[in-house]
Amino acid sequence: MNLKELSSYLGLSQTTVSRALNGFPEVSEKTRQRVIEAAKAHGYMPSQSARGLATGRVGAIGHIIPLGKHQMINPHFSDFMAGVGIAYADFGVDIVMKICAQDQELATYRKMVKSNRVDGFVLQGPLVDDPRMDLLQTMGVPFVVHGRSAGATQPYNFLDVDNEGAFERATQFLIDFGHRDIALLNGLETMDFAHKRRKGFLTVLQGAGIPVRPELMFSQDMSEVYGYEVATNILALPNPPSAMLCASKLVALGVMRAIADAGLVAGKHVSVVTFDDDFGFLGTHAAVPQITCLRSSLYRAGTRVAHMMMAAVDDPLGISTEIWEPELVVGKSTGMKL
Amino acid sequence: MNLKELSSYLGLSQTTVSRALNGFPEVSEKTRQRVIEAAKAHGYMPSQSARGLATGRVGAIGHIIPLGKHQMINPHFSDFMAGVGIAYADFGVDIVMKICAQDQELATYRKMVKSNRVDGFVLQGPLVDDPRMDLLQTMGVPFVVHGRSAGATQPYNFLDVDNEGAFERATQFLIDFGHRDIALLNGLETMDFAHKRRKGFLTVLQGAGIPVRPELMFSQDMSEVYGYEVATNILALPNPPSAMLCASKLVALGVMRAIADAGLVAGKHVSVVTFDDDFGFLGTHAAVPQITCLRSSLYRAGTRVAHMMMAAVDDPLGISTEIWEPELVVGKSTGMKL
DNA sequence: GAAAATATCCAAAGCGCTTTGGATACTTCA
DNA sequence: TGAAGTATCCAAAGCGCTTTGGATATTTTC
Repeated sequence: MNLKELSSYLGLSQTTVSRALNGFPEVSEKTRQRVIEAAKAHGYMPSQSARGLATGRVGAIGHIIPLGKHQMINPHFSDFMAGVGIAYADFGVDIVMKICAQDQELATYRKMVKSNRVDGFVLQGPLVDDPRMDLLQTMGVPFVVHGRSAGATQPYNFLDVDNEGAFERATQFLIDFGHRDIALLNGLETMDFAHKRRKGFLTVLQGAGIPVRPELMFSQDMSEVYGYEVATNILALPNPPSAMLCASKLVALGVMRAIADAGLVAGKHVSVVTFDDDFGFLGTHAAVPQITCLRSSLYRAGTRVAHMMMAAVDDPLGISTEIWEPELVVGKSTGMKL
Repeated sequence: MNLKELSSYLGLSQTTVSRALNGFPEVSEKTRQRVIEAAKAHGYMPSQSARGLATGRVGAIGHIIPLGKHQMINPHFSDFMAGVGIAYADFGVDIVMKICAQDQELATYRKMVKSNRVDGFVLQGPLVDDPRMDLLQTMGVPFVVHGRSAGATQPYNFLDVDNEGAFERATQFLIDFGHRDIALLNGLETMDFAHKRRKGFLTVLQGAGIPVRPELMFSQDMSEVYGYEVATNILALPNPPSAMLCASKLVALGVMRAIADAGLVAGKHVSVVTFDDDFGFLGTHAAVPQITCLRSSLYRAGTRVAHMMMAAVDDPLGISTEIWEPELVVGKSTGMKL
């Protein structure tokens, strides 16, 4: 059933039916109801291709996910995507997800814009200097960044958590417990968030007059094994850290495993604080969390970003930015230095 | 730059340019080259909406992900999606991902079909009786199932692993080590894969004349915490199991944590075997795996399903099915019963 | 060398929608 | 009561592509 058939069935013009369904005022309420009912009864839905061609808006947002050598999708995406997706549904918009090799990323953006696949993009995992933003800005395509990019020259839409402030607080929290030898298991510091976390960490250390120990600072892709291996190694040092600050729950889980393997107890022999994106899939969101963490919901971030995206499509000139403060949740993994 | 502009720039008709770019033979090789170069130079890409409208093929495959009360995307999806996405790229096709509330699932399929958003669907996580398959079959939309559905009445495209056989082997493997009290930490048994795994488990137990202990059989959403809690409980039983069979690496990780917490050693006091979808994100793919597992790559399954999907779109009548045998990888988590 | 076949190109229709620019009937107001 | 406004609807153009059904030039065949 298409518009033509529906309108001839109703004895109306296509114009009127289209307007009735799209809520234009030039249609009497009586006909509108008649049209809506007939549409529902016959299961009529406008062809998105046709509508896209006519309006220039295709009702889809692009999410491009580059795959590195590990060929995997970062699990931090999952919960975020869930939030985004649910929010899009309210707007009748859907996600066009494109997975590509890392070196094809910019080309993929270009292609999707040129072929008119999407009305805008959501950028995830921004780097300190991120070429995607320049590209999209020169192409004049609306986008919203989840995160921030320190190197950006022009204003742009973003939603970020206060990574720097969060790690300042976490570091201070550990110092207040008497810790001075604190390890940092950071994410890749080409990523803006990791860059900012390191900055926050160092600021507080220096403010407290604590010498920085570079051999306790790590920067890698965040995984459980990364946490396990690093923690195992540094616990075996002659002068091991008494506290560890992790960039992700995944890393922290590895750290906890290493601590247990070493016959130690977290919160007693070693304190652990982590940034927790609060993803659901580990099922770790307990009432009293095991691990002391800075917590911010990726799901909620997703829904918010989706709304910002819709606004950006409607008004490509308006810029909106938001910074969320993560919550510090004290768990059982932190305690006074022995 | 659109077709009209490009062709008038070249002094050719739209017909010729379109044919040149789409590889039709009615164009001289000389003009074809000229056209291709000009297209590249001007960054011309055909509008997908227009092409979709003209051809009826929109170059997109739908992946609908229902969100349960936990509001999360199953992490088992991630690696599979990565494989699918990379394979689609070769066909110039992309994923339209729709996230919806669980009770909206069928309606979402219907809408996407009616509005002509996609050329087909990939179904994940099929149930024993899955209404999606009936729906799509009556609507005449091509689809490929990752997994199988025991209750299906008509033939359909699928790629599955041999869940029943795999759990038969795993169970036998444990029995050969002298274990008789084996716990099953299964996934939700409304899911076809879990149903089949339970079946395999029971077949071998009964074949070996080992009485089934229902208090050692569990069926839940697979998460780390599920594994931890169940293992903690059953290890405290007066007559605890000497072996555990898990449906997912996530569950197994929880089990391992519980074993460690109980002061026991996996592979010595308790044996653990798990189904391992070999997802990259945990970084657990070590040369010598910690945990004995039945392994099958979700990523490779994804690429294969993508190819089957493309074939299904090209030939909606041809049916293809594939069943993969997972590999049994012996790790350090299994040993003779003490 | 004329007829038939082939190679190469083009004009125009059509995909299903939105939207512009009226047309028609019905009210309202002085 | 006639003019002006308002409510309601419609015909047709246009979005950018593919594809049908020729047209024209170039070879091939007899």
